Amino acid sequence: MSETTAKKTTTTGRNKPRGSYAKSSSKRAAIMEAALAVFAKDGYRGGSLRDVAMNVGMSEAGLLHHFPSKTALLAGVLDLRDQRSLEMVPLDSDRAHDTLRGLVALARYNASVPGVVELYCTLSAEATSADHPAHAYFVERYASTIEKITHAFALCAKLGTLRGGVRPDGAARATVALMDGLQVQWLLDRDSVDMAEDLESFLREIVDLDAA
Amino acid sequence: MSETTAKKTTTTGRNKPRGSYAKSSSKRAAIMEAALAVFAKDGYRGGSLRDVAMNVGMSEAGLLHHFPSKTALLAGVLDLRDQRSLEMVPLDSDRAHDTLRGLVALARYNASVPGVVELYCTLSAEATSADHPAHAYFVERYASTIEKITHAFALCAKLGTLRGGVRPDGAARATVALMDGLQVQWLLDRDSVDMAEDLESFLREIVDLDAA
DNA sequence: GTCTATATGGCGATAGAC
DNA sequence: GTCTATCGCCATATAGAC
Repeated sequence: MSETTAKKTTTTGRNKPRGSYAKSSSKRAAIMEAALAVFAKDGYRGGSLRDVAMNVGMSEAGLLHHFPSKTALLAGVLDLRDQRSLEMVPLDSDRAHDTLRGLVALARYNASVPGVVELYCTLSAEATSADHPAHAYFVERYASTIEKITHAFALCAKLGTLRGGVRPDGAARATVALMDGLQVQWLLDRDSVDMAEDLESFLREIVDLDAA
Repeated sequence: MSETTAKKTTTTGRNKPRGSYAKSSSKRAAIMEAALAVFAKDGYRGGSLRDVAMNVGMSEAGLLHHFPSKTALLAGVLDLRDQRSLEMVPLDSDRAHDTLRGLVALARYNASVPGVVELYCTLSAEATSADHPAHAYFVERYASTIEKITHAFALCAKLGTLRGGVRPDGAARATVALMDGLQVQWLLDRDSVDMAEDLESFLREIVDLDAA
């Protein structure tokens, strides 16, 4: 999925000796930003390269110089979004309560970037089709996310902060499902839904969030 | 499930004389069935009338004789699905526990009709865009569904079967969100998710399902 | 690196014969 | 009621000039 072969091109991108990738990285970023907005609004299948190109002030052919195909552009956008959200939630932390609180923080942050929420909402739905370009990406992503949150709940159980009778894996699936479902409701009517609040209420029903 | 029995349908108000309409109703049903499958797989924007026509064994022009536009076809499909699911869940019952148990039954039933689940999942996501033909439909549908489930939880509170500290409206939003989110996970990996079981576990955490 | 021009094909919808 | 034929538009992608 990733096209960044070099390890340290993300921030500076100046020290890349060969290849013209570093020089164009700012354009690439601008394109991905525009693509995110377009795919968020119309979905991947519904969104057009024409729209993306217009939003970033280029021709379609110019755009396709940076990303050889629409699918490659989608991969870039998903990578971009992953980089950012992984910075927000310490999914691999061994401090389980930090992980869960991170999810609430993510929900709160998401309410400030509706475009990203729309992108994931629309894309995860249309990618349920087995022949969608991002199908494998989402299958893998959900499996790994749920696995990590299951681990967090299991740690809570060890600490004695998980409510009795609650199974870690079921709780993890429910947590992710709740976040996803609340996003749809929030997108449809932003005034009557507070994603972070509803998520926190749910978590507090099954775990002592303030402990540890 | 012929439509000749209905005198006045809400969205498609056809007042045609009985003769020709009754004869074509079976074709209409076949078209909607095929459209449901196509829209479920590729979404409304991604799915094509060409595909629908081919699936039902007609030309595009022949199809457009029954539904004058793609949007009209979408409305027909949504009507069809609503008719069926309203028969499953007694949303307006004053026996709150029947309503909640009905939701679990619906989740169980949904696992047997993946096409319908895909349709709603994909469609509700892409309809979050304000200019989508089904946007108003989904806004209204979510509001009314959540209102009714809120009512059910409020009844539980009166009966004393709702867990202390749980707010009916938050519980209703969470219930609907959970059902939606579980559908995405189930579509992505059907073997590792049991929608009905996870929903029931959630409900049992906040309400005494077996009472009354 | 970006452009114009174009190839190639799918889309929704219409017109009119039968 | 269903068809063939066609229109006009938009899509992704390529070729080659600058």
